[in-house]
Amino acid sequence: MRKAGNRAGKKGAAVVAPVFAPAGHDHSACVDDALAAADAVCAARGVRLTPLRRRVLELVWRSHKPVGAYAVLEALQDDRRDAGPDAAEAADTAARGPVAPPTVYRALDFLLENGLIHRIEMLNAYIGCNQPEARHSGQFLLCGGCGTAAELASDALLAAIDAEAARRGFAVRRVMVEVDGLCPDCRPDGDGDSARAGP
Amino acid sequence: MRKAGNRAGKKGAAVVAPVFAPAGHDHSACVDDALAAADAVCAARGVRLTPLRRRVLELVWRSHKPVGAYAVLEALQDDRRDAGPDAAEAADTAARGPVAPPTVYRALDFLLENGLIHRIEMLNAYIGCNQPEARHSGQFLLCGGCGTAAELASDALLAAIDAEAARRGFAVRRVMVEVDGLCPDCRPDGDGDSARAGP
DNA sequence: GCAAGAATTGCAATATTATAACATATTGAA
DNA sequence: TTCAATATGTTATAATATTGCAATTCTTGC
Repeated sequence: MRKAGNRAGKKGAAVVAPVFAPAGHDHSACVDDALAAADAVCAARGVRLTPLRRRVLELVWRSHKPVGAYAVLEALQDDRRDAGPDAAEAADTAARGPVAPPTVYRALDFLLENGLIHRIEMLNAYIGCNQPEARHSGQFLLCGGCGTAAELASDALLAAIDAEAARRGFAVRRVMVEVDGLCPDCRPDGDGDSARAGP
Repeated sequence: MRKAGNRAGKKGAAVVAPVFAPAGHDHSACVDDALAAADAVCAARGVRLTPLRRRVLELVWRSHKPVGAYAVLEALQDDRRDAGPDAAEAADTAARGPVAPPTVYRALDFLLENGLIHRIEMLNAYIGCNQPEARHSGQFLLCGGCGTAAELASDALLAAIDAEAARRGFAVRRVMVEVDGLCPDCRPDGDGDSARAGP
């Protein structure tokens, strides 16, 4: 509790294990789809998914694990280093020079505001959103073993929250549900049951 | 998003507004009850609620607003300053000398482990727990206007989470639900309905 | 095309939150 | 009492995030 555990192993690691989801999972396609969806969403909304923002989104999507802001920062710095010190070769991605935290946080803020990523509060980290089209609440199962995250979309859950909020006259703006635990691959007893520690 | 907004106005401010709960609320009794409950719980479990830990718990309970670790730190420092430089008068509370962050974080960790407080992840802050006897999930309505927090205990909510976790073979360890919004006193339209921004 | 204004990014400094590592003191039990 | 365990003190530093201002780039209306 308190560590993203994602020191972003330099660049190029594109293949990632499935999100404790049923079958195999083509992650590079998954990322491509997410980027294409983001392009569409931003175009439709008239906001600008600049090369920098797009690159940050891609870095966040790289895995199904929440990624810390400083891991993104390092990845961006690698981008520029690899492009060579002479600005000429610098990728589309961005300009030359070192990258500072505000650059990353601003890009993340943009992506958050447009629902393209979620922030995982328990980990101070960020993860790509599955349904950027529809604004929705963030609901995540977070595996403490391997660090992967699975996004939920439970209407029952949301309904329960709305009911409680209504009872108290509370106007909901943002809902965040984070469940720490162990995914099927990481739990000692590999069966399909879910056991809880407390009530 | 990203500020506890609780700069703990020095010491002695004991009276606090109700938690967007029905009627008036005797907060000093509320704090006393919480401390008594904590004494009982710790005694029953055979763990030590030392003067320092108890004081930190009291400081966290002072309001129904989440309190940051560094606000607690400052309050502890005030305790010691006010007790006079000569250690003789130092309250039960603790020893002499300045207070450093680890002191506070260790006390908070103890209180968290024993379910006496909750950590509000969205605010990097801590708040007293209503039912320390039974270990349970954290569910909070957080008002962005006045900063107060209301703890929920919705079984439907927990059931929905358990159902999703079970479907995916995920073993739940800790559940955290945080709902940002506006309490009845802070929302522009004062009626009792709860409206949501998105789905 | 081109200037004005808005949006985006660069950049330096700093704020806020949290932990590591090791020393000292206090407590409870043999 | 003395040992071992637990709790606290102390120093330093790590990790996360923001402020404020300068420079650049993009868009829009002309």
